[in-house]
Amino acid sequence: MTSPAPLDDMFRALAEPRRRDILRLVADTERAAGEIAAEFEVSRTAVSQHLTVLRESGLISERREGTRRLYRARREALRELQKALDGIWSGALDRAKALVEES
Amino acid sequence: MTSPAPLDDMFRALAEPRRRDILRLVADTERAAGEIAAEFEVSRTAVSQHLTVLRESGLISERREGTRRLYRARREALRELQKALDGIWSGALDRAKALVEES
DNA sequence: CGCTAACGTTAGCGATGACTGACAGAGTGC
DNA sequence: GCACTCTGTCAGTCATCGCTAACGTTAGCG
Repeated sequence: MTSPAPLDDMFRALAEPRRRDILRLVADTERAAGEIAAEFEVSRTAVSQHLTVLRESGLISERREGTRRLYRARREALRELQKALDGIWSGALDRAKALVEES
Repeated sequence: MTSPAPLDDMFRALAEPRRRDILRLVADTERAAGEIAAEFEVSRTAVSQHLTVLRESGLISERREGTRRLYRARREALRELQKALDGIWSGALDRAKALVEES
């Protein structure tokens, strides 16, 4: 066991350039699924699937308002990712500490 | 412009858990390909392919010594990744550009 | 209720990716 | 030269991914 499951999903979600584009789009502003889809030239379906992946990974949050669903990037996710990157690069001391915290 | 090509490759490389494990392994210590492969239960071939992906993305550096090839994580890559993440979330790229134009 | 708008979900397809096994190459020592 | 070690490369297989098109669902309006 090296990476917690949610982090695993985040890294996988970030691998797709279009998902990073979507993430940028909802970084500052909360946007509806339709608005997001309109920004790209792929089908609404594709964007919806990307949003599902992003949401399940914890990178974005979803809020329903009537028939619309509003998405926004989660700032805590950024911190988790940065911590994960530091954990990869930094030394064995930090890794040992992380192991202790897991249990 | 969305993502520079090297960053794109880094994110894709990080998506694979095994590659992150390899990255952790060579974060502090420079290791030979064989040593790295011995840590996992997949074939040497698979590890070699992972090392190629990591090297081409710029996440690790390669140094030859006799028949051995020594790998080590590039610390500059960490900085580039953190900058990229900040750029996604806070729109720091645009703000930095504005700061440059001010001076 | 019927109708529309805004979404998500499913099935299926083509492309990409991670893996194994067999082979090739480069360096070292005899 | 020959043998041995360490490693990358190639071919092929199976799973996964991103995409489109058609269908299902939920909320609001008349």
